[in-house]
Amino acid sequence: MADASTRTVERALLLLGAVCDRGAVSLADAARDASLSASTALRLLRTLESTGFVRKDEDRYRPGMRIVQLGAQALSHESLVSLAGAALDRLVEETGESAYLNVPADDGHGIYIAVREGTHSVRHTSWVGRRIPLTGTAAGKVLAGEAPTCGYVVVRNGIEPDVTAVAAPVMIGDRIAASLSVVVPSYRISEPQAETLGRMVAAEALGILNTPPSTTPATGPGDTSPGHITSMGASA
Amino acid sequence: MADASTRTVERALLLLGAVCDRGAVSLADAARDASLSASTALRLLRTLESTGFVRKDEDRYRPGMRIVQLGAQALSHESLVSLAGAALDRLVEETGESAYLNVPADDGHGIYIAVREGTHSVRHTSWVGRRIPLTGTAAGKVLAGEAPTCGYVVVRNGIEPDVTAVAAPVMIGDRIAASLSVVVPSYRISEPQAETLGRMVAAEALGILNTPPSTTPATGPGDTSPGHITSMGASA
DNA sequence: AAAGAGCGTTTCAATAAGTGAAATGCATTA
DNA sequence: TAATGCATTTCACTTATTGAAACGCTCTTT
Repeated sequence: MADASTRTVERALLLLGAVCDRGAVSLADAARDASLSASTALRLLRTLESTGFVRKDEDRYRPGMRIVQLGAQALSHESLVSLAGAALDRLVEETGESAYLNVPADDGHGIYIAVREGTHSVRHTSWVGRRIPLTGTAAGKVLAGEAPTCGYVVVRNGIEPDVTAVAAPVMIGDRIAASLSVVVPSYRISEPQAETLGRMVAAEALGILNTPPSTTPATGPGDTSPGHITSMGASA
Repeated sequence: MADASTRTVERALLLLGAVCDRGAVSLADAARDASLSASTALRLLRTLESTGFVRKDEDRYRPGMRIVQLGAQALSHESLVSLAGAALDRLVEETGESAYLNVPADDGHGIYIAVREGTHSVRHTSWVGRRIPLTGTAAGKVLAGEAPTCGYVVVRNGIEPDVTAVAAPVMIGDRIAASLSVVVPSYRISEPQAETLGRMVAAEALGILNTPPSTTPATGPGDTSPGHITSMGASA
């Protein structure tokens, strides 16, 4: 059982991914992306089109309604947590600090839905289910849509004294789905370092919903995702 | 060109739909849903699994991360408008009143992103892009997460005098994506009628992200979706 | 305990079904 | 005008999909 995979289906799903990644793509581009002949790509895209997974819009293929529907059904806090897991792990590994994922709650607050404790003996600690206000916290500001164009928020010694929180939004379409953040004891991080960390968190937040979990499924486990974030020297 | 469709891919997508619709499904159930033999369903589901579109969780197949990612990328106001189009049309057709779709804006307000004018000569009117406050309006209350368990909100003579607004949330996973509403001149609708309308709007709002656009693609145009909403007698 | 039912899984021969090169017509560009 | 690139169609080749059958397994029933 070397591979129990159906090539045709794999190719069709590859095309579907190409269409969604690019947003709008011509047949030729899609075929190139998936390394398929034009005729094969055409046939498969037509299948995807007839099932509503893509739609054709003036010689360009775009994501269809079906993919939105299925994605919407599958989207949940649980799936967000799963998707963010790798990013959280990477943040902890590269900074040694605690990393968190927050979503808006019903009552104008935010709640922690995923936690990764840092590795430093002195570290920030929180727990899943904890509520945070939308003002005075980095994650809260992000959830409130107050993230500036740089893509991240830094709050030094806000509601929680002595800690610096760095948060970035996880966007889903044009809506804020969650806030990814790293919280550091303030004495351990300078302002420039906080900016570097901000860029790192923002990049990870972006990647959560944009980078496929594994581009090449054949490549077994143990492969880190490409495009590694430059490690920040988190020294005292 | 009777059908330029790839059967294998169609079947795989059918299975994907079955998994997402049911949330968690056994191989045998998925095979039954898609009218496939167990061995074929197994092979296709494994392909979907290896590409991340479904995941296997203790003998049950569940939606995978890939579908969430692609759906998230494809989700936009534009796609919401497309998806809600049929529901809006149906509401207008069955009630004669104006129907709207609202989403939260950045500034704690809501905005109209889709409009269908009613057919009565005396009707409520609004326009795409118009802002509404989150308090004092039915759509606003829905967007603020204040919809009661019955699934809809009725506001009689709120911010806008002389009109009755009925709104229901369009849920995406566990989050409110939009508000679907019908606005009626108050003199034309009694309170019991408003409740009936509320159930109708709630049902349509639910269906926006849960009913496939067309279950059988082969069935040409001109077919109304099954499960018709009982028409309400919107007489004076 | 034994028999039965249902499930997930594997195997395998039959052939249905997908494949890609080549050709076509149509734009756009040089 | 010639050339390039694209979307599309056709078609012979054969690859890759298919489903029945068989197996081991776990429950449930008798």
